Amino acid sequence: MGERGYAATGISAICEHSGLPASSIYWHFGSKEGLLGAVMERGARQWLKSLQQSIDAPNDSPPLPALLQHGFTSLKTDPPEFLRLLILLALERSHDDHATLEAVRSIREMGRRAFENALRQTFSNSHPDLADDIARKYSSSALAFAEGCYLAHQLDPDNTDIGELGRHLEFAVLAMAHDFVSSRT
Amino acid sequence: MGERGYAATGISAICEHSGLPASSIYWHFGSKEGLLGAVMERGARQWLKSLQQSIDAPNDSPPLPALLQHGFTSLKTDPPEFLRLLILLALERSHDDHATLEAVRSIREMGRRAFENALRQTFSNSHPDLADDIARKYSSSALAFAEGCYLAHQLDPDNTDIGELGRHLEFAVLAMAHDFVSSRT
Amino acid sequence: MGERGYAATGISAICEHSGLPASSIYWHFGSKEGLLGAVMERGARQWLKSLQQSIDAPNDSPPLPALLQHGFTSLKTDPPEFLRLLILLALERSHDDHATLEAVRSIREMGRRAFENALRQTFSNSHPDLADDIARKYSSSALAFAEGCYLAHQLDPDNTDIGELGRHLEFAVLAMAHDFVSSRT
Amino acid sequence: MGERGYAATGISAICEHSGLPASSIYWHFGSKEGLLGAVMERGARQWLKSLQQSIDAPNDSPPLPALLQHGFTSLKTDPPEFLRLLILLALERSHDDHATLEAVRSIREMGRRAFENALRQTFSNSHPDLADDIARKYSSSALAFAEGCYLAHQLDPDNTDIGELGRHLEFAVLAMAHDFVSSRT
DNA sequence: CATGAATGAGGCTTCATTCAT
DNA sequence: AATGAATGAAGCCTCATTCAT
Repeated sequence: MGERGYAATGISAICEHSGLPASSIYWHFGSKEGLLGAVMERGARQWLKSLQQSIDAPNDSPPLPALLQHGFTSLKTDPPEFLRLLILLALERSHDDHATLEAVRSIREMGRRAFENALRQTFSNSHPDLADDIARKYSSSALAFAEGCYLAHQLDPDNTDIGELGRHLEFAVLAMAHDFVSSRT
Repeated sequence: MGERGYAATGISAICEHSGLPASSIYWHFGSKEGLLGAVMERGARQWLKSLQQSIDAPNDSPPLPALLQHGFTSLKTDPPEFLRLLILLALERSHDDHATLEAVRSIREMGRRAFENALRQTFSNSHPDLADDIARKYSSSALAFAEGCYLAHQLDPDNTDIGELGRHLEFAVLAMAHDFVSSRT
Repeated sequence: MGERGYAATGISAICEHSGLPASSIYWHFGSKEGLLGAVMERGARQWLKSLQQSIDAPNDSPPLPALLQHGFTSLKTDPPEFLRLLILLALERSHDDHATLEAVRSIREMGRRAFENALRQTFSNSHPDLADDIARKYSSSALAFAEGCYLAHQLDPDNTDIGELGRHLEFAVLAMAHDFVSSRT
Repeated sequence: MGERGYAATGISAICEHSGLPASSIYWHFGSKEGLLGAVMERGARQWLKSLQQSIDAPNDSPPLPALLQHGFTSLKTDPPEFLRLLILLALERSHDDHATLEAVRSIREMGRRAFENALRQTFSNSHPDLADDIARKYSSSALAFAEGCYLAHQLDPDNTDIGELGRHLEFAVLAMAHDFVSSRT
């Protein structure tokens, strides 16, 4: 489903890949949507866990570069198929899929908060009074830009230099934050 | 197709919306993929043309803000359904076809070139010797960030301030460019 | 139609081969069946004419060998696609195709008469009183055997020695005739 | 399929005759061609088996007459629809498939071998040294003639005396064989 | 006489799902 | 917990045919 989209992935294809007959899949998951839900839940749990681990890990580098480096590196080593599926589902508006949209929103919010924390920590020492404002103000844009980098990597992997995108993203976010600092000083 | 994805959009649904019988659609487009190709080409041509026109038009604002303003405004007034389709197709990896991927690549290249031109014009007066380098170096990132803004708008329209994203994007790109200028001076 | 059968030959295929649009074909022949009728009529006329010519031609060899030689040679040099179509149509019992069955019957009758004449001429000198009986008695079997040779040639051209089949057929028919003569003498 | 030809026989027609829904047929046979293959194989196996049984059965008449008698009788009592299908398929040259042609060839080879065996047994006592040569030399022609008889019966049942054709065929084959014996003695 | 466009009916096949075992 | 068999609905597409130009 992560490779072809929900509609284009037939139960029979899943059977061929898993070796199980369709009836077994239905015994386990109840329906095609049930299977999707299970896959999504497992994918989300795994991905978020790995993300949290790497964030919690003791880290020498500054928070924002650390976050970006981890995120962008994982795109190459352990591509989160789950993310692809999530975006696909959100874009495939089956116009009645409240649950999926809610999941997308909450996961994006987690991502945004990761940027928020990274930004706050980055400026908590140098500008303790502005750190909160900076974090709140630019986290959404940072997330959006990061998603753009991910998307570019998906759309045209051969012509996308994901490393440079990451460096540009880091510089851009910090530049915006510094500009904010200047404007308030 | 732009709303539900390629696979999930049946010919019969298209017939109901268009009022034409399926056989007429097949006479015109040959196949479901043919229809997709035609839709993509027309959508891309129209959107890019309108974008170009608004940039070429006698304009008070500088090129990059003009490009961003028009692009991001059109997301609200005349949402380019074809863009969503483009992303969906690229993520739906049923591409034994290869033609679709090629279309995606060429359309993205057009978008990148729009940013390249805007950047070059922006710096052609102040730094004629660096304008080309700037345009080449940052156009890809600018495109990627812009796609991220679009994606954010698609994934969670209610919590996405597209106007602010645009302003941040403009600032970010210019900041990177100015940094490049400083490093070369 | 002679290659694929009536049902398997679409109007569109005929259009591609002829370069004409379907509507032109309908202007000329009225319907798919009309086209079939025209093709059959022309094919029958041509094939029968060529057969008649070769029979009428002054001929040194005895009548039966001459008939067989001409018929079997034409299978290789000028394969009567028309015959294929005729047999196909007769076997494809569209269960309401009186005209086709009638055509088959009349053409087979012509073939049988060719054998009848050849046999009569063969024995008209040596056994003038029995020639008619021989001709009448064995012409049907001769035709059936000959059709079998044709069919074998169609079913498995590579493993079918059409020349030998012809020689065997000639011998077989003459052997039956001679046996008949013996039994009456 | 045996009545109308492969292309003219729709899956829906088969459904009506069998009472099964189309999807069940596809579960069993995979495709229309798969169904064809199964039908052909079963038809051929049954018919040839019954033929072989009646030949192997303790039999008063000599082998060749037994073969012919049983074969030609079965044309009337238990008409082998699969034979008509076989011929139709061979004449319908849609054979990019190649598998069908191979089936045709192997089934004809079985038939030829039946004649070969019958001929060998017929002459194994009287001319043990020539029986093999005779069997090899005339089996193909015997098969071809027999097919012609079958075809004649199909094309024009009313005017075809299948019994007489069988007697003539038997005499013809034996006459050729005896001629061969004479020439070698 | 030619042609581009159109169309309802039906083509073969796959879909997601169920059920008895 | 597994599986072979079954099925109505729907999938994409081609059919033979018509008609205005």
